[in-house]
Amino acid sequence: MRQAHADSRAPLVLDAAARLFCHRGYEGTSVRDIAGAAGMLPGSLYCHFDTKDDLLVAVYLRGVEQICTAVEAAVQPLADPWHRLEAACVAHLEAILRDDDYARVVVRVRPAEVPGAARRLVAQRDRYEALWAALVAALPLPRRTDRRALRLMLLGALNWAQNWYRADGASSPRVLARQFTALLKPHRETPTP
Amino acid sequence: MRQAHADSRAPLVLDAAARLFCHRGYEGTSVRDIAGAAGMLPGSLYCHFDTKDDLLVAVYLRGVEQICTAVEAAVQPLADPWHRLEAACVAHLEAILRDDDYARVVVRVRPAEVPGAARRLVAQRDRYEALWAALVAALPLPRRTDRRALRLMLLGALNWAQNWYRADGASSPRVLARQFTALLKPHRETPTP
Amino acid sequence: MRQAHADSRAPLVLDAAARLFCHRGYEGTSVRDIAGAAGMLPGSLYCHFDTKDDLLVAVYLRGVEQICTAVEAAVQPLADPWHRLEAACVAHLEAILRDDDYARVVVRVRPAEVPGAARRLVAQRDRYEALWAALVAALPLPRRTDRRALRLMLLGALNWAQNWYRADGASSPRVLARQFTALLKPHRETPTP
Amino acid sequence: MRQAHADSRAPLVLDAAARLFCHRGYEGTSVRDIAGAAGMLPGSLYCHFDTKDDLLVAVYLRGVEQICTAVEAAVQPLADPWHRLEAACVAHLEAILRDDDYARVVVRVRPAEVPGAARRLVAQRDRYEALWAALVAALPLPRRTDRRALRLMLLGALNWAQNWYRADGASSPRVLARQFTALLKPHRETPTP
DNA sequence: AATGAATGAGACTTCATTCAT
DNA sequence: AATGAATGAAGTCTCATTCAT
Repeated sequence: MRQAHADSRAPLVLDAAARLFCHRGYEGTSVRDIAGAAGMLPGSLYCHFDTKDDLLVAVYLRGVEQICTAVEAAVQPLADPWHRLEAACVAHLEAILRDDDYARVVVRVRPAEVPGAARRLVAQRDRYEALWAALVAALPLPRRTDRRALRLMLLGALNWAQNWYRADGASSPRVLARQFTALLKPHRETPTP
Repeated sequence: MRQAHADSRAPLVLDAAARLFCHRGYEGTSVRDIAGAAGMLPGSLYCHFDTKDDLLVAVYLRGVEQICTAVEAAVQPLADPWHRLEAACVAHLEAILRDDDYARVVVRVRPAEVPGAARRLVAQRDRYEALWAALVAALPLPRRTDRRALRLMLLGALNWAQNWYRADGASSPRVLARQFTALLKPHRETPTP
Repeated sequence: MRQAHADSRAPLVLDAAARLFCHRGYEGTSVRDIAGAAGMLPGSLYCHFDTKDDLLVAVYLRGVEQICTAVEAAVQPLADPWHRLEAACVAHLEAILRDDDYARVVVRVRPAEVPGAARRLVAQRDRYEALWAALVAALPLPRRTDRRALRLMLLGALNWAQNWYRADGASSPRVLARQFTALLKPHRETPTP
Repeated sequence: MRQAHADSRAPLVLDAAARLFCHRGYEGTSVRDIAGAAGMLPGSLYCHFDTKDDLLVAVYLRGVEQICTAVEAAVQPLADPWHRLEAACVAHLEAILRDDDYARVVVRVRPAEVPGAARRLVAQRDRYEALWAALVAALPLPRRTDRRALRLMLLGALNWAQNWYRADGASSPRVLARQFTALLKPHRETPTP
């Protein structure tokens, strides 16, 4: 017995879009490309999505969902705030550097690049950043440390890694996360002149 | 005696390209747009540049030159390594956030986005990063601190600021630079539990 | 005993098509639009009509029927040929300007615009014009008046009203009909120089 | 010596557009069709016109100009108001039925059909109607004749002729004009019952 | 009777680039 | 150095229609 319509090819389209947006960017990917990768004709895409913009929003939405889930799962079993922060960095980096085309799109595609979708993309992104604000708020830090600056610095550093990271390089996401969080800890060893 | 071609409009074209690449990105800017902004017709651009890629390379090259100059000038009068690092951050942020369309292009346009120019762009970018490697090498840091990670973290955080910085916001480039470098200093005050 | 298919949604489709053809024209209306307005999906239309052309023919057919009925009903109680003509004009104008989406389509859509249906549309239209030929034939007119010219002139003037008539304007269909027929009567008052 | 750029093919494009708009309507004519008829590729049209709408406006504008010129030239040598009206009808009919693709477009294409150009088209059309208002104003007519109704009736009848006129038919534009104006004259012979 | 997905053609328009003038 | 016209490919999207379910 066949499953009725459970074999929709919409997820296939979404996967293809995520893969291409992630590798070539939004403007560098044509609707033709996506359709081709999903094994359909360009016009057929529009059975599933009204617009190329909407397709991006759908990818982005799922990207944010997945990266949120990954970070929350990584953090949940841990109690120490610095351990939690480091675990979040590991999860974030693994998602945006290796595992997950959807998550990679979230970091790769600038909302401003897609005027028709910018508002929706930013709303998603904000949702994710709230999660980091909470992680940073829990850190024991010297008085007057600017926690917002710390969050922006760390997330910026992590996201920018997409621009230079090579899978074959020395440092894995795990190592990188440890290095970055270590650099932010207040208690570091005294330098030797 | 006048220079030959002193009235060339090539610089005009370059300025227009820098402004547009910086505001709309490479793919978001058409040759028509650039020509229009420079007061010419599209075909006329090709008197000065062979391809759109070459135009980008020229902008990028000058962008790297200008940001190098700005950073070196900011650093030169100072002796203390941390002061020098902070001054470099100020100069970098001012260039890529406010002053300089050319420098902003260097951060905004991903080399991989322009296959025909990627190699040349990366070569320029590497030239600039060497400058930062020297600044970081001079810092007094605890043994076993990974200086490459520090450099990547700091530069990533600075560059990513282009994605969230608003000129009307609370923190100026100067404040931001101080905050970021402070967060990386080993000797910070003990947190209060 | 109920009619079979008493709950058919075909009339709904026809109404939707009439409304849209009348407001946006034949080429300006898509099968999707009609289906949407009838609360179905595009494919479902084809349960009731073989092609878009056929749908137009059905609308057109009913439009001619309704306008014929309206004109005949208006004329029937009257005996005087000029009164009958004026009553016919009122009925015609009310149908094509206000009341009746079906009738409006008859005037709005040019047969030549729809090659696959042109022959059938013209046949319907001719049926209606015969009615007017009879009305004009009954008029007491000077010898050698060209009655065909009179019919073409009057019907043309009436139909063209669709292009300029606004419901909120000064002249109602009733007033307009009186004015147009008055202008055609031979016995008019002598002008004052 | 060759003429510099005097051999632009823009007029060719305009002619092709006028011919096709006139025969197939605005929506029934594709940019491809026009380009093909002008011996170019579709994209090349955009050297001369920004949009399909603009192309229509250009055709329409020239159509109104030509029909104005034709009517004014026909009327100018005559003094008697009824003779002038009849001559205007002849000129109008000849333009919209036979001679002039541009003028035919003015009658054939409904402004409302082309939202992006509607305002401009109506403005042109109004310009032409003012000319007829003047012709009608000069007629010696019975008191209380509604001159606006007369103008609308006559012009409507003339324009609608496009829907039924066949060149091979009995009545030429000249004959038709005589018949229509005669039907509107107040002094007609008494009918014989 | 209706659905939802898909088709294949074709819509308007923009693009980087070329070239005779 | 600059123009203006043209190219040819490609862009996103809409269309009427089909068909298995």
